[in-house]
Amino acid sequence: MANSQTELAVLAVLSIRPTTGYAIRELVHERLSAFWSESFGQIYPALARLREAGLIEVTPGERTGSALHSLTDAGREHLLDMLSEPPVAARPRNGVLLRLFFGDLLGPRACAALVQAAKERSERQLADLAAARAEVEAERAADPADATRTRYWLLTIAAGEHAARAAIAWADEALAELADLEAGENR
Amino acid sequence: MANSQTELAVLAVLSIRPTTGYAIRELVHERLSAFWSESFGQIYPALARLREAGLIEVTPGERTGSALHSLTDAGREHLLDMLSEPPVAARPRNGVLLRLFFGDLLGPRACAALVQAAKERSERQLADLAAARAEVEAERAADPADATRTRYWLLTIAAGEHAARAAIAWADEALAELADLEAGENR
DNA sequence: ACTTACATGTAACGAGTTACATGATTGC
DNA sequence: GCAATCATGTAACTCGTTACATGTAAGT
Repeated sequence: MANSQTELAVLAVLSIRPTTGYAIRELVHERLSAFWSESFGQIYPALARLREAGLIEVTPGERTGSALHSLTDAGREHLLDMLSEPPVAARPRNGVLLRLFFGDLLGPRACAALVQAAKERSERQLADLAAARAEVEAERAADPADATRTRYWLLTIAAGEHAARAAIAWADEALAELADLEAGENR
Repeated sequence: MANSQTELAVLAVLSIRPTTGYAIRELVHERLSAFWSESFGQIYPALARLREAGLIEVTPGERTGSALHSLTDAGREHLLDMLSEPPVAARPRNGVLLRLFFGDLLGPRACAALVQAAKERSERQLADLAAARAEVEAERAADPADATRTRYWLLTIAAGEHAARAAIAWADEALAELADLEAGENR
């Protein structure tokens, strides 16, 4: 118990500061969405299990009555243990590439539309990451005590940027090749 | 029914040529592993459902008695319908980036080890893709009738190569930054 | 007063993995 | 004859999503 990926993520978020379940999901959505996701349906049961296991404790918030979850000493230790375990590889499932592999069934036009849509998603991703980068840098300027933490955050943003730029470069190549395939068909 | 991602993949593989469940999994492992995965526990139930729905039919193999699954007309049509639906986005879950985001908990040395390991995985991936590329090109030379199909296959290989190279470039940047963080700690 | 955001939970379902059980075929 | 590979399937389990149900707090 207290072993899942969700529990790892929840403990990690609580290491920043005690918060509500709702705010955990907020942070995951706003800061980690490029490489992580959680739903309420996972977070609340995870919080219950973690509390059960003595890894977190709950105190009612000062002004609001909402439940603030914070790490216990055991929780902090368990978090370090989990972080030290090798990351579990996500099972790959890329619907765009699956369709492209069987591309002669759909034909070059439909494939080009898929690739174009993927390219646009990556461009949006890149813009989002630029905004996130600006936010994090502003935060660093505002609170220099967080400087170390924000350097790690920027590493994850850079990873997203590299990936998005690669996806865009590939998409351009693929669109050229697909145009060529279509020209060949109509010859 | 006959709606899952697995069923799509199974139908798509059967569009190449009729085969056994075992061989479907082989092909997914050898050709699609960079962007797709299936397990026996999914494939056989999926085949049963597809047969039930009249989308595939089973004939005993000529020499071996093993079950050869082939698309029916309805199956071919359903496959085209499924391919035309927008791809479902995979939920992101990158354990390396999660650990890096909370990198000050692990410290720069442990983070560097994670990044280094990720880099090596990408390098292996790149080598595998180069091998796959050679194989596909050999196949194209051997059977020119497959030329169109292999061009689509090469598109998916190129996608993997772009992604892997981006991951390696990022890893090098990240390792430099982590070395700097470590130097800062020991100052 | 009303709407929007904050907040907590549960239940039903779907998807996928792993481990197990079983047996045929083929190469040595 | 024996090992490895090919082949098929099931059952238990884990993980995660979605939809639902419910209520509070804050802004306008």
